[in-house]
Amino acid sequence: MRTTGDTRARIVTAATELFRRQGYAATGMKQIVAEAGAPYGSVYHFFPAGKAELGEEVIRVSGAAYLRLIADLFPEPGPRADPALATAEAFTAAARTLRELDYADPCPVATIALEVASTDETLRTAAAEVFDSWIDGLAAYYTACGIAEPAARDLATSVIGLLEGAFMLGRTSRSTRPVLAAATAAAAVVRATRTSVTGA
Amino acid sequence: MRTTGDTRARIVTAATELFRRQGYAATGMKQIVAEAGAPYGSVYHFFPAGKAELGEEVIRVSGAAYLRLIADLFPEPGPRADPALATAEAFTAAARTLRELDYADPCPVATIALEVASTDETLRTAAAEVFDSWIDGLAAYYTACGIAEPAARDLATSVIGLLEGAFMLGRTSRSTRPVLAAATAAAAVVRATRTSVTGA
DNA sequence: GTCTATAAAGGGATAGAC
DNA sequence: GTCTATCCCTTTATAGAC
Repeated sequence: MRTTGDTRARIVTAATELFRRQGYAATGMKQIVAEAGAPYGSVYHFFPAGKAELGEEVIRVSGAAYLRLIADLFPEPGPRADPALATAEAFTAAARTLRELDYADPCPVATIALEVASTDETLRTAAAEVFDSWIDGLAAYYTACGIAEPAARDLATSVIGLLEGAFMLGRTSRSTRPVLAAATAAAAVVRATRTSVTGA
Repeated sequence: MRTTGDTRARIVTAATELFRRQGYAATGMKQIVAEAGAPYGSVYHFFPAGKAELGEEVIRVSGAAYLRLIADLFPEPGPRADPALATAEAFTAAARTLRELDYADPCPVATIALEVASTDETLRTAAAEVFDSWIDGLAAYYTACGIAEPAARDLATSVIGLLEGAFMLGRTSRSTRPVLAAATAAAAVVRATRTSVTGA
């Protein structure tokens, strides 16, 4: 059993939670190692390039975890699947999560993405690839439901965007209502896209 | 002519632009006064409570400016107004703005809102009131188009959320496509709400 | 590979001359 | 009311003992 892996993982976990709650710039390396219960030097041992390298790791690890979550929420659809209903249910589940987290950021990438979009190309690109992977995953689901490209990808983009925006409004107002309103709206967009593409 | 007002206004303007580009935590007071061409002491003369007081002023001033922008984009509708079309056009205009700003943050409140939502109640509340004012303004427009409350407010909430989320994806990917996809989606939500409420 | 001490820079805030 | 100098603290990052 190597203890090395534990320390590194604890640092990434602590950084993820702090970045979610406080953002990237407001979170210090010392706070991260304190939260992780690790000595200060460890963070530079595992991330020699410093905070930016740790930030990129956080974005990629969280992004992969959320991709798995999307895959769970939108499983391979059967022939009579209702993508609008599945989408609405994912949003109502997200609203529950938001409340359970006491309105801490349910998306670990959103705050960092806005903070660094104009100032750090490496982190911006990492965040862009993560968002893209989510959109790809969701678009594949809609395609499997019979919605052809490129409509499926635009639909997936709008649904992810709507979720991120609803999280922003929900966190700020400390209310689940924006996310619940978005559930209805997202379902309407899915239905409209389906109608216009399949003519059903 | 008082020169006092100029200095204060320049500080607020500089802070607004820096917060948009770099976020709240990453922007220093010294950088703000340098950008404003003001002496360091001025910022504490006009904002004795320091950075948080300045941040609140930025949120409120920007919020009011954007409320006027919404009022311009969604003028008092005539009897044959098409709210879905007007909404889609507002999004395509927003996409143009995003590109013209070279993907700097078109929304001066979004980044700060996410950064402080869980850490500064005063700033969170200010951001919440700003978002609320935008939703109120847009809901009033949809109401004037014949969509009854509370559907109009939920619709306005979803449209604002969709715009904010699309900005996030657009900034991160340095592309207008998420905002253009959101234009189509927003129009679909407006149409669906109208149909379900008015039965038209 | 773990951990501590410290460097070098920049942060917010303040005092006080003018 | 303008402006400068400085305080004190925290930041990121590094050096080097263990």
